[in-house]
Amino acid sequence: MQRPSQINSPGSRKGKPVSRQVLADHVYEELLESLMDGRLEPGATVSIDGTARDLDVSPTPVREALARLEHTGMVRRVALKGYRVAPVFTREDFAELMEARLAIEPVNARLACGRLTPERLAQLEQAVTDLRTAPRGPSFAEYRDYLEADERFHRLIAEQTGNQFMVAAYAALGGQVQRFRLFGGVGITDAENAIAEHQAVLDAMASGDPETAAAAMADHVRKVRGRAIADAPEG
Amino acid sequence: MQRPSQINSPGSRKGKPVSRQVLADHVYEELLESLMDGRLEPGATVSIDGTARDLDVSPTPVREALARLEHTGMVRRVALKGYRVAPVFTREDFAELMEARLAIEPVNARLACGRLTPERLAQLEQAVTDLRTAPRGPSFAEYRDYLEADERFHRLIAEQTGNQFMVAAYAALGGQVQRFRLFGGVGITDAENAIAEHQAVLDAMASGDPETAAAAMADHVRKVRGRAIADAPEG
DNA sequence: TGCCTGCCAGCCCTATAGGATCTGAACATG
DNA sequence: CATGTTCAGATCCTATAGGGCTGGCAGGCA
Repeated sequence: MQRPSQINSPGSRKGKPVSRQVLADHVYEELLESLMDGRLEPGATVSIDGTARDLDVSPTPVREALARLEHTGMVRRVALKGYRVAPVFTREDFAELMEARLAIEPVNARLACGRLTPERLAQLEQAVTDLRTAPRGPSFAEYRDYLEADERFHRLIAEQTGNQFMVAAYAALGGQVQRFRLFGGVGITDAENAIAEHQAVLDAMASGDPETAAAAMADHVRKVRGRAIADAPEG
Repeated sequence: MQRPSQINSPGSRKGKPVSRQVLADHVYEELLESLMDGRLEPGATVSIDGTARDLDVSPTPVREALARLEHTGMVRRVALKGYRVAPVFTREDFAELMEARLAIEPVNARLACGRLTPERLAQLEQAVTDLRTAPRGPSFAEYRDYLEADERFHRLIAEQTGNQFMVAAYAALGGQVQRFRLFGGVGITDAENAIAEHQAVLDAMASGDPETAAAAMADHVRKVRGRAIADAPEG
């Protein structure tokens, strides 16, 4: 999840020149929010020229932003036909994602366990604290901080392995993690349980036993899967 | 690794209009070959305008091709500074890659084991056959078929899991797998052993026991690691 | 000799224009 | 009424031009 170094207030009027930064970053954020909130329905085409007109920029930065979004799986590109919003997660997609997380994240926890520095530990604790304090509303703008803290916790563990490829493998999943929140329209409903599980993972890693840390992470992922399936309205 | 549906002969002279396809695909292939052969040294800057002049196209398709290459890890982008060729593999990078493969590929073999169809089995056998017959020269053009068959074998197993995220996780590594061949300038020196190990993995999967298949895959990855470290000229 | 300053070429980034292609509807014809 | 054709609009794709910034180099000064 790449973010620009600075975001100026949304809702700004047209013609107002955006801050001196790469416009593609701005377009990326704008499209991401539209996708997360469901304003862009699955299957709808995302016109390059049309988006450029809406955001009052030229097609060039829109093209670059869409090229990045394609690698998150949120949009798909067909040559000479344009971009379309990818279909929503099904129950099967979600099960596959959890299966993959079960294969990768406990390994990350185990590898990271032996490399815990006080600095890194503090960052993990900060992430859990942010989880507790983040607002939880129905729109992406309201729960994005929560999601960001959640994602940051798991990514920090991946980075703590010191293995760039485990980070890359996790990132291949992480971009998709955000999407499943949408697949039933439910917001953040499992915050209390999830926070406790994150704390348990953190405690296990701090204790220094790799196997316990791996088990705690596996337990967390399984419980997330269980709760999400219970919450989902239908297939 | 996305490829255009058709590739016309490389080495074509300037001015020759490329086939009716998206130019970005062509630029992507051209840059990939330059990277794999080492014509673009690690750390060198890849100028957008300069590349456009060399290939006789405008900067726009070059920009899109580089955006795709960035996600393979071969080039890195710094905002407002341009693209640079990613640094070459060190011995530590290689160890990390093998550690990650050990975490992911045995799981793939286990998951794929229960879903073997005769058609898929035939594709795997074909990959091993191609490994035996592929030429093995020092330049990328000569050993690319060997590498392609190797990569195809492992990718087929990942796809056979039926889990799109395990495929994505493997792809996060797979794009890098090819590069490590470059890190000492050594060509294909372990073909006979590697072919036998691939055959062992295939046999284990055909027998239907998931744990045996996972063990065979883990054994293969470990032995690849051992041979490569023995071959490497230095750190 | 060493250091600072102004100039200049190159590059990234964005905007704009034009050609090529696809889609969809109106229209003519059997 | 069904079907093939034409035409207009939208869209993608590429090329070209210009603004703003960075980095190197020559020349002047202590």
